[in-house]
Amino acid sequence: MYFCFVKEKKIIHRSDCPISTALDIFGDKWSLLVIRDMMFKGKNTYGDFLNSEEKIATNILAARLSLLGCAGVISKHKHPDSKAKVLYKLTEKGIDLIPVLVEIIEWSEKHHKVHSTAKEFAAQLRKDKKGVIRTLFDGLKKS
Amino acid sequence: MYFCFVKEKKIIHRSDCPISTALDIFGDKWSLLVIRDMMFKGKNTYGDFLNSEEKIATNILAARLSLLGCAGVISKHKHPDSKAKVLYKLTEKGIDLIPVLVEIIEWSEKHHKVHSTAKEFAAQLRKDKKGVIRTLFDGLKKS
DNA sequence: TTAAGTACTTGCAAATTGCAAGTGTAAATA
DNA sequence: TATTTACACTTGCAATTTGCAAGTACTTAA
Repeated sequence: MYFCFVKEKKIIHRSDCPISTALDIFGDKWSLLVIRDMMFKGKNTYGDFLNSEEKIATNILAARLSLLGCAGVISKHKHPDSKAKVLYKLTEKGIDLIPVLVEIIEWSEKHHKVHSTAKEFAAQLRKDKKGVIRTLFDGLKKS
Repeated sequence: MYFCFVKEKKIIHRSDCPISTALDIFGDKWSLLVIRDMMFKGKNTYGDFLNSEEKIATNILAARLSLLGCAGVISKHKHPDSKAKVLYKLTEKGIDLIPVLVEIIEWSEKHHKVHSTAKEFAAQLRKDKKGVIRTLFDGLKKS
């Protein structure tokens, strides 16, 4: 059971290039952080996303959730705990972004200073990337 | 032989999360398109990038080239053909973005309408992703 | 010597972002 | 039952960024 995103913000695609099309959806400083929170941290409410380390503004978060919803990357659901809460979930299209996020993590870990959790995750990836990705897929699909 | 980017635009990292750090570098609608042009289309001058399908503005292009240079993703060189031209190249850090771009292409091809070249590329990936990536790496490293 | 090519910079209007403060509904508490 | 708190937003406004048009400076071709 899910309900639709009301503000049908038309996503303009600048060309039929796959990279350009992808950037038209998540080409900004915040969208992939929301997806990261859902994918790796089990976050799934507006309040969860607001509390992330990078401190997204409330209006920007609302705009990004709306756009990601229109793009079919996330969906809105009733929260089992409370009517006041909204549950956001990654759709299959959103779950399919796992390999993209994983490669970004690997690249960034190689070339920047990152927190220890990321270093450990990257070490896991070097051992068994396919396994790690499969586990992530399975965990998100069943939820 | 390469020369440095003058405008030392400090790149602010919002956290030590690898995703966030990466987005601080290329989290916008244009940077990855420039990298795409260098990676897949053999483009390497300011004019080349300007002529891309998505029509980036001249000032935005200059700003992005400068930022990518400061981040160590690209480098500036003397052009062999003309003193009027500047040759941009991907650094090793930039070349290492191949898997990220490849995964974005694969995701976008699966979920959107894209041009036929992208569809063919995605078909190649399904056959032999490792081989395709290795070929890309080799092609960029030797140039 | 003049015109065209190349890589930018500058000025300004329009759009987007970021902060602070609200709003409306639901749940918890006194 | 009344009141406060939690939650998911929206609104207003200043500051920043974008996008377009025009200009600048150096190089090359005619």
